[in-house]
Amino acid sequence: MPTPTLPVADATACCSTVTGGVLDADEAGRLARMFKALGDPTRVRLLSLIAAQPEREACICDLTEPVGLAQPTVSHHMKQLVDAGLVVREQRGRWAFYRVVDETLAALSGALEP
Amino acid sequence: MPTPTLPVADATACCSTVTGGVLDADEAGRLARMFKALGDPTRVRLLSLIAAQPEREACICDLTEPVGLAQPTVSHHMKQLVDAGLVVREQRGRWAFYRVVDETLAALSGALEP
DNA sequence: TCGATCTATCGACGAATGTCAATGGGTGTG
DNA sequence: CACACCCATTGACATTCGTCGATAGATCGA
Repeated sequence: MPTPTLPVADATACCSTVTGGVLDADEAGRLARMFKALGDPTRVRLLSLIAAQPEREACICDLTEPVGLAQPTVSHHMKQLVDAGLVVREQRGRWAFYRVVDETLAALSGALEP
Repeated sequence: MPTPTLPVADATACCSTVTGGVLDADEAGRLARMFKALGDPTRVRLLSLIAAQPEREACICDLTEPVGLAQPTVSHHMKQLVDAGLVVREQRGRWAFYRVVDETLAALSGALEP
């Protein structure tokens, strides 16, 4: 079977379920790192804002006003989401577009299923 | 009894998905509080340890040695999990037994499904 | 009643986090 | 080229967090 090459942070390959046996420190750490990125109301909001955009992508300028925070703060939060593998960043001209990584969400969702 | 911090309101009642429309501050806050409880490797590990016990429940004394932390620290983490609604506590004699709340996990899992 | 056991709380500490104003680095436009 | 625009980085600050030792509270057994 062909194994497609995937990003390092790929979540589809990393996660057993939380309730499906004792997790070793590595797996617990990977999961916790992703959940931590979701552990801030602003970042949860940002995710939902991006997903709700017409093309399911958004630039920083689309997000600053809705969350009511300064531009550097939004940029900082987006970096957290990127590092966690929850969104990807693509530079297009002057704008940085962000898209939700559905595979990561699905993997986290699966890790929580009993 | 003073009940220091309110548990997160019934997780089964917060049904919006993260990608299913813009979340208002309240919903984002509720979700973030629960995800934050999962945002620490030790707590993820604790959850999996409890779920892996023979009766799917554990006391602090069962958990201290596996995670390699001091008893007050484990107790502190368990409080976080209880406050987030991820775990329930039941006092039986000298022991405090903790059980994973499958409904909360299922609700969070559902909130992440695309 | 006394002592042992299990757990929660307190006080303290360094580390991490969320936020902003100011600044710097690219990118397109005049 | 010079300027406006979008974004990331830096430095600073107050707050929260994770951890521990010491201690207090509750429960059971002798």
